[in-house]
Amino acid sequence: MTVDGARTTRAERQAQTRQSLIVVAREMFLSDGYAATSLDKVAVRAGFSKGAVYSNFSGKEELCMAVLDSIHEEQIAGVVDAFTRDTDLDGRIEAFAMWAREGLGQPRWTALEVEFGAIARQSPYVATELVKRHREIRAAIAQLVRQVTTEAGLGDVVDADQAATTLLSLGIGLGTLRSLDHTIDVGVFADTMRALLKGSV
Amino acid sequence: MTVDGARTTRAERQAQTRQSLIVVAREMFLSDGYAATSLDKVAVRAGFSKGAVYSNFSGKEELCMAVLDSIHEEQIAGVVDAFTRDTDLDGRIEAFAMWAREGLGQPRWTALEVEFGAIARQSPYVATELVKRHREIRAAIAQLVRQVTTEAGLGDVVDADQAATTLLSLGIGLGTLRSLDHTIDVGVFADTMRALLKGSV
DNA sequence: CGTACTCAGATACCGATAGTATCTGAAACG
DNA sequence: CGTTTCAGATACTATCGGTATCTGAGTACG
Repeated sequence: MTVDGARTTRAERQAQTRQSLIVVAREMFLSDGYAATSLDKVAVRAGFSKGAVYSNFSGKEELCMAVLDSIHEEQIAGVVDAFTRDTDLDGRIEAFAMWAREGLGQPRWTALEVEFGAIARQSPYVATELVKRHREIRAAIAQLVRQVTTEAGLGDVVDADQAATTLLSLGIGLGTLRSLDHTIDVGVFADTMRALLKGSV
Repeated sequence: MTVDGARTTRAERQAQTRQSLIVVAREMFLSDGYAATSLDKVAVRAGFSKGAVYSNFSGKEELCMAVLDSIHEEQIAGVVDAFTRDTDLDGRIEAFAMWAREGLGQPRWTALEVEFGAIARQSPYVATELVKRHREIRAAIAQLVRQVTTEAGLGDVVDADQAATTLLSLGIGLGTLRSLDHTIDVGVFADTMRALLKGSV
């Protein structure tokens, strides 16, 4: 066992290595895509050899999963922030729309998300882990929708879970299209959200 | 030059080879994904060698593009059929919803679409070709929306182009999620479409 | 302290696969 | 019937994910 009082240099340094790899991998996965990013390049650009990758992750899939986790963390924080900054419905929708505009404007992450999602067909590990995370994200969105609609006095006119599914799907779809075609109008996201939250569905 | 009167056996046989490769590649791309499908296996399963692939296509990307074209053809035909079977708005929406339910229920093609889309970042060829096709599809959807809304006397309450972008994005997003998580409720597609077509946006 | 052990990371290797270069034999053509 | 052409086969290369093995600095313990 490690002496708890002293600096656990060994473990510390490994954690740092792992973090460096995640940071570099995140940059490369986002800019080049999953398939086009080789573990060797990631390792070298982080100042290590491929052995370091396999010493910290079971393989490319787990590394990418860690990268996605770090992205999701920021992404969810951004959404929550957008919703809590204002307190009235229209202000919240506007803030969320702006967040969506930023996020979907440079939608590298949705592209990575869906490219990696394709791997789930071959890998049960990726499949289960990805489904787990998607459900968490959908639940978080549904919770926000529920909060916003009740606070705005809309009662349960809106099915929060359905709204969450719609918003997440629309975000992924728009991001995917947008990553290919920059002329795609991201404004439809806010419009659809407005239509969903203001009822009539 | 070939003698036009006689059977141009040479060209005929090549066209047949090309078609066989597309059919087999389509099956394999849809069931295993783009990356997990090797050109060698495609060629062998079609009764040829890899040389036949490179003799008929510039490479894996062009082969997949041909596969996507064959899919798009069927897909568009399905949508048009769903819209023209009925003539009143609700019937059309219902028919379209049913088509969406079938298409998105087994959404292998959306997964292939987005996985292949990720390659566009590395390949200008894929990028331009894919954007071209997406715009055609969006235009086709917009045209249908326009037709339906005017025939239903809704005038230009709905922006057909925006509606097309929303529907296509939602379809891609739902298909992507659904291919990972079978519990995703595809019904939201029809709901959103109804909300879009009946105005209030 | 100093010796034995552990393990993060390096090195060397393997199998698969996209792509290239070259070859071949049958069909097309004069 | 001899020549040319070209669809498809064969052989080879480069790259990459993954595995097996090694090594040396850091840790535990007498």
